[in-house]
Amino acid sequence: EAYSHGGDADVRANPDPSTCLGVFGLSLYTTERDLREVFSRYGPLAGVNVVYDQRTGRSRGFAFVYFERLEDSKEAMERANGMELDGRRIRVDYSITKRPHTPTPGIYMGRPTHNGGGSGGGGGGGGSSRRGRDSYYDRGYDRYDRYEEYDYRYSRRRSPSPYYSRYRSRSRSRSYSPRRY
DNA sequence: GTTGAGCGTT
Repeated sequence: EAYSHGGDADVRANPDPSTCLGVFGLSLYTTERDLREVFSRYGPLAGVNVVYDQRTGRSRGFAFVYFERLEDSKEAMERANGMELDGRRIRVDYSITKRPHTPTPGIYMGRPTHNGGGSGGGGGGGGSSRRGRDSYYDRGYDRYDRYEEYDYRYSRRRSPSPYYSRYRSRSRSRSYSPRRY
């Protein structure tokens, strides 16, 4: 039985080819520079984005790499997938999302506080002035508001010293293993 | 070297 039941699990399993690659399983210490170093071997990049935790400011272990040309992106996907980078086997796939979320756009954009109840449930829409809002940016936007159930109990008592003079001096500049295929 | 899983609101 193949995955023929549709749904977005399908999209996650088989994302369409795109110049935007998602890179997952990264080490916390892999920087955009490192990624640039690796992925630029397959072609010119349009950008690299490591996703950082909003509170801690550290990497969340995944990133997005934008290529300028689709064929380079394809090659990078093929070759860099499974590659070891900073001690981690990274996974590279076409991204299913293209951009970060829109920050506070001024329109509602939240989940409906109640659905089902009434008829004509459009009430909460709030009459946004623009209808044609970026339709294709919305892929997978629902369901990710779960990230709010993070561990907020970190900041209980001790406040972490802002002077974490932790020198990350270690020359980990090229700790990935360059492979020749 | 705090880590998973993991698709983004610096």
